Amino acid sequence: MLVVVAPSSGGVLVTRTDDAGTALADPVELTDDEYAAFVADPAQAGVRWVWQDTAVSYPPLLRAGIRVERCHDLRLCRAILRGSTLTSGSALARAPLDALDGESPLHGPESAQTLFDVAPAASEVDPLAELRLQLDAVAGAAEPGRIRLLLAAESAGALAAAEMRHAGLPWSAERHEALLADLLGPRVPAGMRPRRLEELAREIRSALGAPMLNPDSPQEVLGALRAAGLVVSTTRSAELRRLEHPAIGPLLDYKKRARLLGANGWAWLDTWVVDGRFRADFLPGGVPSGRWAARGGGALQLPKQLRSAVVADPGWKLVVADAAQLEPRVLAALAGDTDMARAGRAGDLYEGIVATGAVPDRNSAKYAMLGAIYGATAGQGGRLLPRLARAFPRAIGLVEEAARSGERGEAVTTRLGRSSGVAGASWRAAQSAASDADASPNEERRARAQARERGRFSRNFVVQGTAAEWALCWLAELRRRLTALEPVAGRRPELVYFLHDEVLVHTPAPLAADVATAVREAAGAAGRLMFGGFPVDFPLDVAVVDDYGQA
DNA sequence: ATTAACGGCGCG
DNA sequence: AAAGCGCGCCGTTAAT
Repeated sequence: MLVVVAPSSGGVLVTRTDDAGTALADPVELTDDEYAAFVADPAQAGVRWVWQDTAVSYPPLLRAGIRVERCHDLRLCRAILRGSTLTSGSALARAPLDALDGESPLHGPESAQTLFDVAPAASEVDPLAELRLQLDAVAGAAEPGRIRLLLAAESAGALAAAEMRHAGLPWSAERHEALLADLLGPRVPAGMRPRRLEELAREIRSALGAPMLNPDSPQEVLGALRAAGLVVSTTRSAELRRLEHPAIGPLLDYKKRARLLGANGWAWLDTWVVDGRFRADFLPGGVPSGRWAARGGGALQLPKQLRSAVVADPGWKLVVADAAQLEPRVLAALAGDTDMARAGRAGDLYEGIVATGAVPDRNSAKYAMLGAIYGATAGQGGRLLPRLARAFPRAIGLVEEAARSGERGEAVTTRLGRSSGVAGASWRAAQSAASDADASPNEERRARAQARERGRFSRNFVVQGTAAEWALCWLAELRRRLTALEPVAGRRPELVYFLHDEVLVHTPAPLAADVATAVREAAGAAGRLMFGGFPVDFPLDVAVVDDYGQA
């Protein structure tokens, strides 16, 4: 059962449809209050709510204490269907751009939103007509089950993203401040250098004989290092570490601490942590590969240094789970490479590869695998790639084939049907200009480099994108299982964080063991949804802890 | 004075 | 340690 929800002048217009999007009754206009009661009605269990944008429509329901099981996010699903090679013949793929294309309107603080705040211009969209276009596109696809699963998983992800923002990541400002005081010194006003940084700056200046040096300026630092007789091309820490000079130690120390101050210092704490919660916007489908993006506070780049500030409430626990070697396992399954899948059976996939005799040690296995997925040509990864290709021709053949497609300017497609898009006009123009008889060597070299770059992108896209699909299925399955757990004193476990192949659940302590079980079961279910009976394992590392730093 | 690009670094 | 992919955000610097 589908219920299509659309904003109207007086409230909300709801229309029941069958699974093909055919209306079963006339639309009904409800006031905001009637709508809330309608959605919350237990009789609606199992309904899939169809709306333009989960990020707009769901938060008001959450604030009213209402959760929904399933939805169909028209904006996210259109983006997938428009680009997918599996639905390229559909009417939807050819439809003109409108208000439903592009990013969701950015949402500000929760309090700034009214109950049925709808994006300007988005009201021009007829959601029922759009739903039918989308369902037609799915029905016309080869193996429609795959893309249907992708749309369901993407939409479930949108629900989870809104719920995560609503719950917030439990954050101890006290612990964070203690860490800052320890590493930087007492708090200082914005724009000033804390004591520890000031001391290090003095050391650097004196070691380089540059009394006015601003250590935050790469330009000035580079100049001062060169003036001191060092041969350097950048001020990247990795390059500085190879140098021998009294200024290098304090400079590296300064950069590390300055980074903490700039990215996650007192200003960050003041801006992003409110009432013991860090709330960011998570954007499902924010990356072309289907990975999530995030806005606000660098939510997907929380430094490990700071994770001990993520603390469960009293009487609660954090269940932290991450999928081990997700991308290589996904590649094995995607390619139907039973040998590689078998290498991951016993546990650590890289050790399993060593056991086949293909490479000498775990590090070699790891870097060769990552090299295959990223397209390394040099370094350890590049050197060992041929041995990996001999041992696992199907897996390596799949990424090589994706790279060749990308180099020809074609789109590549993930397991469930997300596509990378064909090359743009300027890329094509550069390629064809370079193949002209009178092309300059420079043009040819540049075009070849661009083609290889596109090859690496495409090679990575199929693996990263399929891994993102596995993670979405995992998240969706976990969300369902968490809802099914019996609450403790009316409180339920909450998904509070998701990081590509890792989830955090904040749970009443008595449910922690059940949550850990649910996380593992969800991983197994995700593997079966994505790859059917193909014998590939997706083992997790799961920890039940009081703070994220303990995981 | 404001905006855009760059260098750098955090995460997977 | 970096290499090869994907991101967001900071302070500085160049451009407008």
